[in-house]
Amino acid sequence: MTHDAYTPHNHHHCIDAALNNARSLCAEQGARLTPIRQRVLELVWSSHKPVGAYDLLPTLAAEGFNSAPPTVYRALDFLLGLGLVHRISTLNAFIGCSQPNTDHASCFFICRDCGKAQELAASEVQALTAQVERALGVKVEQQTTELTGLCPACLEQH
Amino acid sequence: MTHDAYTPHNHHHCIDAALNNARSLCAEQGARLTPIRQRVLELVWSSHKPVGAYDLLPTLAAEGFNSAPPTVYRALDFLLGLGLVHRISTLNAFIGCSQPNTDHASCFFICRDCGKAQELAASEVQALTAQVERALGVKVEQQTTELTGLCPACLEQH
DNA sequence: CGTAGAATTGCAACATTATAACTCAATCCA
DNA sequence: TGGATTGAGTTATAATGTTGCAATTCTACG
Repeated sequence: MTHDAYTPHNHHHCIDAALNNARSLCAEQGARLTPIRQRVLELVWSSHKPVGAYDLLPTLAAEGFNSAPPTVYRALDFLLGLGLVHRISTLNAFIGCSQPNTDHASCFFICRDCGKAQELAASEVQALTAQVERALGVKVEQQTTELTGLCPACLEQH
Repeated sequence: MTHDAYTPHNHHHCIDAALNNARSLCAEQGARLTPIRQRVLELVWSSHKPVGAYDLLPTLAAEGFNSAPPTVYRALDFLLGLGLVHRISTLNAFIGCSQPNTDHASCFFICRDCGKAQELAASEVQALTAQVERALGVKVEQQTTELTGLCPACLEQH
């Protein structure tokens, strides 16, 4: 990773990278990145902040897309299925996945002040999974972790 | 911990322990464990499965309590505030806290087959927090972790 | 080509989860 | 006692997410 959500950067690169990821993943899987799906992905990636499904509707409507809830939820479900976005359950919101080719864990740190979220590296969460499997004798299939607190920039301002 | 959610046990002990915890915590904090709050806590503890707020309404109604949504949400908010229950965001549900006197992390393993949830020990999650704080330079204030998979009993049946 | 089957989208209604606003009653405490 | 605070009742509504079905578009195959 060349930067994280809390480091200033040219955000167009993030969007471009996400779209390229999506295109190659869809090609690989024979899935169709239709206009509405691509646009939803772009909108989700328009910031590093989790975005609610209903927040997308006005923009889609203004751009001439159908904007009923099922439309946006179907696009999000499609992107979730490919691992291109994650759902942040504690916020009922969605965010782009920065590591769509690796595991399916959905692990984020979310700044409570600026709202930006940063996906955690796999190495940071695998140890927990392994330890829980050992301690409880269970098989972990899916991991959701949502840490909240203050990011470096917001820490400075306090 | 003498047992976990996946080990057969006399569940009355769990409920009794939860109520005792609640009573002493309320006494300590000068908070009032009113009938409806106590009943909601009992109902949440009636199994080791996360329970939805709306699932509680019929039972409360049958017992003569007011059963409009605000009533149950207020009771749950009270219990959440004292750390006596946790919210499972991925399920929009609530579950009793087995360690109300320690930290405020809300970390669970949830069996996708039988639905029972087991709170994780603090030691199992603190390492992740520490590692994220180091890696990102952030300050973690709150942790939510929801692992899904198969518990020991359900593993055997597959 | 052209058509059958599959995938996608449009659309309307509805389900679920949670909160707001205002009132009245109970409790606390000086 | 009496004023302040907290809790509960009530109604309405907001926010989030889903179902079901018809219409359309795409794709693959003969």
